[in-house]
Amino acid sequence: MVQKHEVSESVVRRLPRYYRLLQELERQGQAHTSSRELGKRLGMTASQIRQDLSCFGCFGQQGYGYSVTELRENLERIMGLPQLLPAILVGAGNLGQVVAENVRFEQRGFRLIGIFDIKPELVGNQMAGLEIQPMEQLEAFCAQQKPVAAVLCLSKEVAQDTAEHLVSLGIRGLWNFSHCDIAVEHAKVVTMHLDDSLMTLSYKLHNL
Amino acid sequence: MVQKHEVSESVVRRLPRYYRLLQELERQGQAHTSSRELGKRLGMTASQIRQDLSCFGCFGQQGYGYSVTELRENLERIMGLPQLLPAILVGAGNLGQVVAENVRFEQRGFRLIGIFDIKPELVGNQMAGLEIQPMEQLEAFCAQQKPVAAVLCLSKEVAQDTAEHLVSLGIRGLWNFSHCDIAVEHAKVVTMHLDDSLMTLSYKLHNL
DNA sequence: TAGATTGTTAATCGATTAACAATC
DNA sequence: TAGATTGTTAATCGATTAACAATC
Repeated sequence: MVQKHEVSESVVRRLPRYYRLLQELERQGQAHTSSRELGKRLGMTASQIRQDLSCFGCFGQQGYGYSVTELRENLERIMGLPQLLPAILVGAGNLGQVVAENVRFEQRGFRLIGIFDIKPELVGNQMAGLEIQPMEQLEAFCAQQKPVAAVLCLSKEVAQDTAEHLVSLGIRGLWNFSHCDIAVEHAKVVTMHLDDSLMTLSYKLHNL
Repeated sequence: MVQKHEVSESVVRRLPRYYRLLQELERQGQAHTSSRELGKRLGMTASQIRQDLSCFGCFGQQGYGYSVTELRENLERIMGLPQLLPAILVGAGNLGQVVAENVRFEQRGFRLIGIFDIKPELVGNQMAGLEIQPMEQLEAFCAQQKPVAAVLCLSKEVAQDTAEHLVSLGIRGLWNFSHCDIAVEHAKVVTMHLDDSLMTLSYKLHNL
């Protein structure tokens, strides 16, 4: 079965959690599982897990449950992880460096192929096995290497403009670490809002 | 009006967005606004904004709208930002360093008062104006300084155990950067799931 | 005053949960 | 076979949107 309708954002956000749990079960050598067990481990209903998975196909067997490895592989395929999409990182400051060197891009569906920064003093430095390039080379690089995603580690002042520029160069996905929202046409944006996240923690601590 | 019912997670997650927009309008010198304008700027319905705000009180005037400054101040108060909660950071590696030095804790309701790491070679180094302390001092420090929140920048192997330990020392809020879920009783956890976020971007790029 | 906009109630929509026939 | 568990349909629940009286 192929997706009938658009899969809801709520479902998409749960896929990585399922995937991580399946990986863990697999590491522990468990061969099969059930929606009941998965639900218990994740603190959600078995029903929701079956409902979510059914957006993408039939991966289980009645009376038996799911093969851990098979379901893990299916989730991997559903999220597109086996095909590594070429990505660049823009903004090689402290934050950019940590992201470049600590995120396991190749396990998450991407390959980091270029790093760019506007500061001349950073250009030429090595980072995550790549040489930081000046922004002037961005256009030629994109034309040649055709990256489809970009990690944005910029100040909020330049994030929106840079994002638009990147989209005009063919970028179709933005992973945004800048402290602002970004709105662009013809591209998907996923924002890591550190500030917002911390404020929700503050709210929760004041409203226990 | 005080909160009648528990405010839903969806509403809580939107508060920081409202707050950021109000700050921006204020910086631009705009004196008042309306749910219609806010909705337009944020890509949501005016109705939702009024509904959300009404969880916390009546901040507008019929026929006029909202005072930008007043509403910003109210959101600040609702999220508890004016009262800085003492917080510590555990795990002073690359990630911990970037978080300590780049996050504006004091504008987000917290004051970073201690940094801890298990590695002897990091202990004694300065970070974000604080000296990194050994884990052995954690207990005494908590007893004395009574931090209520902790930023976790640990490997997923030790994150859960450390979290439980911190809660036993009085920590009531965890901002979790470890690459795993954390489940603890008697504390609120807000997790920054970089990996999950990147995988959802992969999914979206494969399902345009 | 007339126009605008609130806060709130009612209607709609979508997501979660429960139930169950199919079947391994 | 009997017990277990799926995938799916139906019921419930909650969140979003629309409508509107109140009123600045």
